Amino acid sequence: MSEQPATASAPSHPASTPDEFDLPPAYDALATEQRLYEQWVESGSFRADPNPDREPYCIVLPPPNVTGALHIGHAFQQLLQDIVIRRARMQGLEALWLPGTDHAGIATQVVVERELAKEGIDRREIGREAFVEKVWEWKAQYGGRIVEQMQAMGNSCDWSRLRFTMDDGLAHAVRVAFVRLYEGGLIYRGERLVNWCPRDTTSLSDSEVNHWDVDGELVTFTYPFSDDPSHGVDVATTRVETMLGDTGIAVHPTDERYTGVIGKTVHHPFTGQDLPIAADDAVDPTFGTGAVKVTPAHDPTDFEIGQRHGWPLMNILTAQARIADTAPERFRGLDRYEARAAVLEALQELGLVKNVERPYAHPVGHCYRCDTEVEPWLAGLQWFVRVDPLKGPAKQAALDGKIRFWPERWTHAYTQWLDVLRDWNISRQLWWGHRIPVWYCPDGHMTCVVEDPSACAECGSEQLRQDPDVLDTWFSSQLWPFSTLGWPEQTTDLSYFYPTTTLITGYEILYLWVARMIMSGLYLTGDVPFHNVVIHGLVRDPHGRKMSKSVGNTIDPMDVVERAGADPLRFGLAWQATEAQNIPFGEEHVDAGRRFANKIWNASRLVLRARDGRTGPPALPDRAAMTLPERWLLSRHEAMVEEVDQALTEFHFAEAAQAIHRFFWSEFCDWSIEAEKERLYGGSPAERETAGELLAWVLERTLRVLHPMMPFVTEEIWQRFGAGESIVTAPWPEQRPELTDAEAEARFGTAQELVTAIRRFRKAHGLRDGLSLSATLAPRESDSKEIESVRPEIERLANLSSLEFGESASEVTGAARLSADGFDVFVRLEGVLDLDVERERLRARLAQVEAEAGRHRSKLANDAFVSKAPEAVVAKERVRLSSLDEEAEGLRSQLASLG
RNA sequence: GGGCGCUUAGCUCAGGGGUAGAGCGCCGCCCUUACAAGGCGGAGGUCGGUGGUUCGAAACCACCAGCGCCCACCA
Repeated sequence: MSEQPATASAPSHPASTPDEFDLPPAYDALATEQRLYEQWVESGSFRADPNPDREPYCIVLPPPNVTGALHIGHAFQQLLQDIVIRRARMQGLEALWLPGTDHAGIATQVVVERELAKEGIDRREIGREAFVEKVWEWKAQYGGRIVEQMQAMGNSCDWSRLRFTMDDGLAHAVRVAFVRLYEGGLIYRGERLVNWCPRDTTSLSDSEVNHWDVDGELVTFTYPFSDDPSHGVDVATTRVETMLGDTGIAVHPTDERYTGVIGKTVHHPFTGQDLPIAADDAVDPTFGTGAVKVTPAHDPTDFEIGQRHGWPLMNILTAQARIADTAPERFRGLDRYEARAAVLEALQELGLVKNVERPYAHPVGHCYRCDTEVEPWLAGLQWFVRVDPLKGPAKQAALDGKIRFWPERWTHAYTQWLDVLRDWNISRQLWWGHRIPVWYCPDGHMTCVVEDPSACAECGSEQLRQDPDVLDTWFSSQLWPFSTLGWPEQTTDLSYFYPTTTLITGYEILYLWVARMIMSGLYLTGDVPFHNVVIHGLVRDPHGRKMSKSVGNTIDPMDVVERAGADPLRFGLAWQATEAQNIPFGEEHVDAGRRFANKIWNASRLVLRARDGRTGPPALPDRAAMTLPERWLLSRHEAMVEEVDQALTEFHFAEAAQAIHRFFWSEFCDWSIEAEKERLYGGSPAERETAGELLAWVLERTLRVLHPMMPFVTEEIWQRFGAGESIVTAPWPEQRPELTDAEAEARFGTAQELVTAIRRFRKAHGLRDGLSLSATLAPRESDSKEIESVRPEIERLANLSSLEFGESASEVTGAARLSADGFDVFVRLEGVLDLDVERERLRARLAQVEAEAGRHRSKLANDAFVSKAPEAVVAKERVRLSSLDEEAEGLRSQLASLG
């Protein structure tokens, strides 16, 4: 119970109100959330353990980078996971949400390097060991922050299972995985061009390179023939500096322009070497001049062409992308962009440049961590994963439905990506990460083993040196769903929770991470790592722009939690969680969430008070004791529960959030509670009890349906029902189809229309809401007795002093006539009305009705429609038309009587 | 160069063969005993364009345009 004192402005309630229900009139999220979270953790509500009596439901958290703070995108992704896991828990499943963090190789190393640089420290000076030590210190300092943030948002992780990708157990899993893949022939070492980031001085996998268009230049220049310098072959390039490493010229074999020159050589103006001209299919004769300069050491296509023709690799760049000593002296030491200009100038001096097209937009690869232009580079021997044997099963798992993507369209993106996937470079020339478990002896033998070896496996030499490289971060991440559960050991956790049930993540790491988990999972564990993959969009600012610090449109989830609370943030996010690629999010959504939490709080105050001190699970009253509006409420409630249940099963979070919001605000609060006040405040004791218990029953179940999205406010209120210890482990509401009541929905629907018509009339005439009117109701087609059962509610909601039932319009004179849903309502004028206003109202309505009737009339005049449309549709049109015609007639006579 | 997504109210987006929806914003009136973080009422869309299928299209199909994303070794 909150100790909060009532605010001074709060109205005090009658003395009969029991103290425990005298809740403050505003919900205070900040005073509530932390206390409840501590309760949950203390009671072990989020713990999960293998339990043969229950089915498991397991989600592993996509581990955030250990040294980064969580942003709104994390909050969003984690919310979706929390909604799923909380619902599963309520459904009685053994629900495990396993949290953890990632060491994030490059990202973390770069951050720590930058921090050390501020202190004037270069990692190369302090050495590998000391540097890694520093990174661990960093991890210790900032790693805990993620946990705090996640807890503040209410995430129901099993914190006893927190993992880190460099934990001992996970490090062991990485080694076992490497060794098994190596022994299976799926990991090999080779020298080939790799993506190289000259800034981070490491290689990158293809997935870690982002391509975008750069304004560059296209230089066309001439290589003179060796035997006839007055003629030559023109070639085009966007990177003219690479000509320093050219070792050949290629043309297409069928290109008639060049058939005569194949086999000849051209003269390199700076190296003085003769470069052969050869025919190769890789050349596109329609591009540029149709002749290509071939730089095998600096271009992947050229590398292959060079291989085919036995041309040498001439590496002219250093690791920092400066011109190396292999190049002519005059260019050495220049960085690649300086060299580009210098080479162009030198060529121009020789009169060899034919054309410079500038700007010339062309795609260039960039490092996904630092945006530096990536260089195709020979980085020595590198380790690769052979993907061909892994692709097939990984693709099949998706096609078979063993793994389902939500939304389904991602299945195609996934399989298409697999189709063109090439071998995965897993070596990184970094210090922070899992060392490659391979050792070399002086004779060059390789020893690849799980435990550090003391001697070479081949020759027994004890002079072993471990491979200096570390593994791609994603190599350890790909093991996450099973390494966190104890793999490679066959633990009870692993056999119980694996394969995990659902993975929820963003599309930006579908290939980087998701696809690789599937490939490695199938190979190493023999099973899929998860059955469902939910791919969500990226959180953007309210106008769809990417959130970035420089634009200043970022939202820090912690700021929101500290200011408004976690529930408002959660609901605001859930409301937007559609299948769209972008999720626009701004303060207004938090506000909406805050207002909703407050609305729930206040409606609950009323309902708890209406229970009049009764506690325990609310009892559903006998159907016989219920009024028609009460049956309507149950029917609408049931529809909402079914809709939410279905939506969440299909991971349609926004739909679920909106269904609850609509039901709660409009149907429960605006209609039902307002209608029930009639019985609550004016009924007999039995009526009061029925009404109170009914509202409580509906509210209590609604809280349970809402709990996964707004855990705090629902718990805070739910505990006051005395229906159990905690809503966290309360059962998910079962469906009760017998509560569906078409008749009640139809009748109360009519009542709603009547009420709205009367309210509208009142507003149109500028009458005060507080002014009671008296009215007579006359049916046009229906039997008025059917609606008579809703009379008290209509009177209350429309503020009528009396509502009489008349047989026909002719009985009523001197009254304004309103029409709604087959009824006419005659509101007594009693001289208070402005006749001009009334005439205006009638004319406007008449025009509307006639226009609408006209549409229906022409539709019914269409023989094709009448004969081909389903009968029910035609009948509906007829009913609608006759009703409109009657209303129009009534309006006309009304106008006539007013003059 | 392939593939995918989007285009509906002022803004951000749901929906989906048979009377156009929500939140926010806007305009009125109302501090009515759960809530002014509220209530009641209202204004505001030829559902991107063109053709087609159909009795009927905003929805299904084709093409087009604009925007966005992913994949891709055309120098």
